[in-house]
Amino acid sequence: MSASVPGVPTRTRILEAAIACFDRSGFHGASMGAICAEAGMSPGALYRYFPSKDAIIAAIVEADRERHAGFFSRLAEADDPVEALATIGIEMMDEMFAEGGTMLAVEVTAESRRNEAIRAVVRARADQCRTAISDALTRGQERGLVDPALVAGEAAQIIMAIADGLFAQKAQDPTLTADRLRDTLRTLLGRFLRPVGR
Amino acid sequence: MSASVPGVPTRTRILEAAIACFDRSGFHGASMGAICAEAGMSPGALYRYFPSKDAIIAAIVEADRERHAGFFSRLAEADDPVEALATIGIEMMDEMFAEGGTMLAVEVTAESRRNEAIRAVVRARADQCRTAISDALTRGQERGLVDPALVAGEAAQIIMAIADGLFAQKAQDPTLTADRLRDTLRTLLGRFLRPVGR
DNA sequence: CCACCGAGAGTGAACGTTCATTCTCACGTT
DNA sequence: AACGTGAGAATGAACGTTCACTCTCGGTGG
Repeated sequence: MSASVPGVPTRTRILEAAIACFDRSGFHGASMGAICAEAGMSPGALYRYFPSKDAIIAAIVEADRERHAGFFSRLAEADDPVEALATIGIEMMDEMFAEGGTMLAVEVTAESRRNEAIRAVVRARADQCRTAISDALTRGQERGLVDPALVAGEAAQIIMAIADGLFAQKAQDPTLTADRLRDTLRTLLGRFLRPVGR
Repeated sequence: MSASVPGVPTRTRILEAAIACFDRSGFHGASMGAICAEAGMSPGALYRYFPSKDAIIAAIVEADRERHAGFFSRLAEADDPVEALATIGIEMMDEMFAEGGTMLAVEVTAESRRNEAIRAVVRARADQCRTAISDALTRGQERGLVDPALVAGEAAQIIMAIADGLFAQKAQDPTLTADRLRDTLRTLLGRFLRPVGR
């Protein structure tokens, strides 16, 4: 129950409470009552800041999307896309494995299958990421750092699948740690993307 | 609404109806009423075959687990584990991408975070698959078909992540087809697993 | 200095709906 | 008559949401 801390705006407090509840019970399992209790306020007060439960979910997903986009913005400026991808990927994995970020990835994927608004946000994020990776790979191919035989768009898709897959694995087995996978992941990316002769 | 077909037992009819509803609305979004309507029967009749909604979910997940186990049983008898993994992986992807199998993978992952019974089944399946892949890789290493520098257990984990990730991608973008990914996936596995000198 | 005011944040009981589940009973077969 | 089967209305809990209201202050006229 996060009490009324002066510095934190009410809207943020609600979002944080909602994330905690969704993490515990999922989007549909968490009740507005539980979110209200977690935020330390009554339903009436909460509905002053968000018109509906769906609006809260949408706000959370949107914030998550922006955070993700931040990761990939660095890709455009990197000299070596393979090196940058590995570093960014490992950084993302570390962050997501540490806190409750895992739940969001899994829950959002499931929800995007039926919630129109969320599907739109997810689609936009996916396009954005895939384009960023694909462009970086193409540039890498021009400089001889990436195997020219690869189809950049499809390789990008697979790389995104690996990211999503790691979150799914973590969700299924919370004891999974990032340390054990770091090296193997780096090896995988290097061998997959580099020119075969090396 | 699947009517009463003589050949199909009632229990199976219920499970098929439930899968259709869950595919449409998710485990929590689909109501028992909807499942009854889809199966063409009343609640009273349905509850004669399953004691609860959770029991239906558990039965579906369990059946799915057995289907998965079938895929990996072939791995033990293969001469070349890399070749076998690629073939099995592509076969799995084709099947899952074709029908509504995608939803199950995603929904089950999300549900396993909070449903004790489902978590147990998921954990069992994951262990089973990882061991099968890991053993196959170890045998491949002994025969010089797999890079000896790889840690078999971690490589297996990453391979499973790729599979889960592909389902997540498909869930997020239903227009994604298996054809576009087949070759890239095969390339990825080969380069990841084979000894570097080739 | 103080009584009063208005505005906006917050309250929590109540509402209508939906859900999973149970109950009762009619029907067809033996 | 006795029994297994299924239909469908009934039940009670839980949900998201609303609404009439209270509380808290900073500002204002006297």
